[in-house]
Amino acid sequence: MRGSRPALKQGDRRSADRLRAAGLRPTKQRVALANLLFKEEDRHLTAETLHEEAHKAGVRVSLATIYNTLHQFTEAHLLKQVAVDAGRSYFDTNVHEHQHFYVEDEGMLIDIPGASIEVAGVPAAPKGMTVDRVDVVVRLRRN
Amino acid sequence: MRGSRPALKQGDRRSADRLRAAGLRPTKQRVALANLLFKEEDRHLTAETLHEEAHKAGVRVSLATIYNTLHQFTEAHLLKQVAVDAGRSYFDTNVHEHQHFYVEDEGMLIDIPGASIEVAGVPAAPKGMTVDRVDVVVRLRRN
DNA sequence: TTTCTCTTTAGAACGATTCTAATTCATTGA
DNA sequence: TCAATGAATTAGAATCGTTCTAAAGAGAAA
Repeated sequence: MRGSRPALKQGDRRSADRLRAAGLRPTKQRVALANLLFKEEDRHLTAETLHEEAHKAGVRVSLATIYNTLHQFTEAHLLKQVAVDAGRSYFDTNVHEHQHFYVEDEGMLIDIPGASIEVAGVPAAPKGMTVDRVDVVVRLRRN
Repeated sequence: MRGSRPALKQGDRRSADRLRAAGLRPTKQRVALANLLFKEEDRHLTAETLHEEAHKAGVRVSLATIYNTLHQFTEAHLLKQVAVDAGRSYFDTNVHEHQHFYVEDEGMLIDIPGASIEVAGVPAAPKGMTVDRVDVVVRLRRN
């Protein structure tokens, strides 16, 4: 055997490339978190759920790093932050234009495909301001 | 003089009536807070700003009561809760259908009149769910 | 390697909110 | 008018999500 360094897994390489392309150093933690975050498309996570997921996957990351990473990924446009609930932040792995259903009682977010919703009649932004984005949240309750 | 009880001010009477109509006991604190909240139309407040405002007005109310009152008023449809920022809750005295501009950096909410914005193409709610409301937030940044 | 800088970390600190248990108040009926 | 009763208020502790701090660790380049 040629030393005990574990072989890089394919996912790791892809995540590392993605991070480098985004201008982020592919550290062990960031790669591991990227693997988890982007293993499927269109995921909605909070810091807490990601932390748990990492723990279950045997990845040891501090909560501080979870927060740092979520924010760095958001700045790098690998994630999008969604504000639906005063109390906790959701992060969405789908960075394309789209909107959400939100089930308040369960804290569950569901994607609405980008093309479906059309918002008309948005007034011009007040003087000195620019529209950053238009968020639509369709709030649901269970029958 | 007929005793030292202070005369009811007109605003107090109107607030008390409004509270009774909403099924809430018109206590001293609730009347005082209603006076502040509804002295003008279309206000956006957080627990903290209302607490300060009460303090400045010489009304002594605990923060716990501020929170209780805001939630009770919201349940009674005297207020509407607006979720634009994970971190703090805004309460809107305009309970009619309308949407908001939100200036992230300043934490400032601005009403968009109810009639201006039109949202089309909202998909049917998933099975077993009902649409509660559709919130549109136009996020602004200063140039 | 060594060096330099960036990253990660544990734990403290923080801000918003909720909880708790004791006190005070509003309402009702005698 | 008063006492009784249930509701509302309160201070302060507790909790929750998040950010900060300062120290230790790790990646990159020479």
